[in-house]
Amino acid sequence: MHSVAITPETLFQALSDSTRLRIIRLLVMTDEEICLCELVDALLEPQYNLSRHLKVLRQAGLLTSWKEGRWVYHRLTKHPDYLQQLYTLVRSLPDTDNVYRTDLRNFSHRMALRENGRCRVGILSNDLKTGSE
Amino acid sequence: MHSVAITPETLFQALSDSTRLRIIRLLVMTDEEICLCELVDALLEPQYNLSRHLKVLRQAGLLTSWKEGRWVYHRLTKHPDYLQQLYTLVRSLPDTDNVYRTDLRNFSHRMALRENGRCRVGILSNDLKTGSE
DNA sequence: TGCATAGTTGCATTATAGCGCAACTATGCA
DNA sequence: TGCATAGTTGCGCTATAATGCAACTATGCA
Repeated sequence: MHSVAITPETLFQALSDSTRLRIIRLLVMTDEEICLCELVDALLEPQYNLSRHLKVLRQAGLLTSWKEGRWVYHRLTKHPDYLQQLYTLVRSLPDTDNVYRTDLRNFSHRMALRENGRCRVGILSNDLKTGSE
Repeated sequence: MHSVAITPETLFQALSDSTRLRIIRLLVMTDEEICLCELVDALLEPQYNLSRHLKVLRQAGLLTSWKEGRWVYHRLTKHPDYLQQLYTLVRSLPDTDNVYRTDLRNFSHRMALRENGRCRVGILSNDLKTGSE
């Protein structure tokens, strides 16, 4: 009962993109499960773009995802064990231009809209929805 | 007195290649300073290829390099501090198909040829030297 | 002083990655 | 039952990265 072996290169590859690193950083700092629409309002990146980045992270073994009604939640995986050391590293990365801090603030505002700890509203940033051009 | 800021993405990008990860793993495990010709005999990869990978790692801030006569030595940088956590992570990565173990064994044999702790012989694997085709 | 060798790098080729667009699926609610 | 919306994905374009080849520099030694 274990997933397919993922090479360490794939792991680092997944983190070599700034958007994906922002996602992981947010998840590490909050220790939350987050759905896509909340992520859109936190990072202010297009929905389809984040959707694809989430897929890359999932395939690298960093994320677990599951569907609840219309919403798909994502959280960090806990195994294998060395991932804990990765998360420790991500946590201690510098936030030179305050991007991570801004993401976290936006996310906090979004989280305030949850009901009983669950997402109940869609994407607030209209211009970042998939069909918006 | 600090180097130019290197983004975390660049760091992970540097580790997203299997050959470069083998280099870093070897340096982490041995805590040694290694010159290119020794690395060629350890990883059994072409000299020009490793030379370029070393450059990528250097530009990502992971390596310090210096010249001694004909030889150029490389070792891991110690700062910024979060690099220590990165090295801890690299150390705990699994060695699924024993590639790292083989590299380490080959390197041990090469190290036995040093005199007074310094490299004195060139590349032993003739077919991996730059002009060998 | 010339040669062997440790190391670097430009060039061309190929493979891969990111992204915008738009079409698609799926789910809840009026 | 139909519509709005959360989310996914194929297509095409562009940018970047890995690599082999070969020419190049630099250093020590006969």
